[in-house]
Amino acid sequence: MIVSSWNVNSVRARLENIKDYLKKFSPDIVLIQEIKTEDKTYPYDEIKSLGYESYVFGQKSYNGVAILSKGKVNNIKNDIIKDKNKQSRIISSELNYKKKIIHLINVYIPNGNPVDTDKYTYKKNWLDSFIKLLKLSLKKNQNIIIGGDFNVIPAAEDVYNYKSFENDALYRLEIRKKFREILNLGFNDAYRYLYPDIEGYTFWDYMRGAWQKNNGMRIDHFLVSNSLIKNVKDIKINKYPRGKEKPSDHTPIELELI
DNA sequence: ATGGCGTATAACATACGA
Repeated sequence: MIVSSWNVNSVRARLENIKDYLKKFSPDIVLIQEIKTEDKTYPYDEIKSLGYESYVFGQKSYNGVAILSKGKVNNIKNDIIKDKNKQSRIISSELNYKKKIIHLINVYIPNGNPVDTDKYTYKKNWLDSFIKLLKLSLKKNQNIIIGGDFNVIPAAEDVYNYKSFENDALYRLEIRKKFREILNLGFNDAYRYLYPDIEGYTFWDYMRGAWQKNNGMRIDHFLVSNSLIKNVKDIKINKYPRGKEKPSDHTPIELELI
């Protein structure tokens, strides 16, 4: 089974690109972020015509997340975090898989820049709420997979020029420590678990020829709980959509479970 | 230090992203 995660940067602007991806690679589940639209303007039918049900937590203009699934998913929730700013950044589901129930969480963690503003405080608070939520969730069900746009560069080798990001909200030590705190609850950064030394960029800025120069960063992740790590067969960064016309600035990351 | 590009909006300039 393939579970994919992709920050699409507007589901409506990206619809043809998304459809092409679904047809070509046929992932079983896709977690999408930054859909930038409300539930009522989400293209349910277009996605349905390719065999995917959509579970949507939308928001006008900004943010917004959704789960696309070919098979059945249960217990969809979008209220598992108290978000002071009422932004649509998390949606969770349950999935029956090999006699286990997997709690699958899709996140779009705040960017946090600039660091001297409320946006940075919001990111830190959001991460603290998320950590609290995960502690509680683990008590109920150890089998958790979190996928999404974390807006966290975990380490120096995950960005093309780490020196220029030392005071950036994506790479600040304080933020990397919070990411580490999540891992320490009992999660594995699936990409690094399988590929300790291989570059794994998932985002390239639209500006300054970042894609052509490979000035990227690894900010989209799958975190897999210890109880499920043996079920991870592979993880791939699929660069095909980023190279197309009218691309998102992120590209999908695909987790293969056995 | 700035701006480069892309998306959205009761908009035609501004907010946001990373």
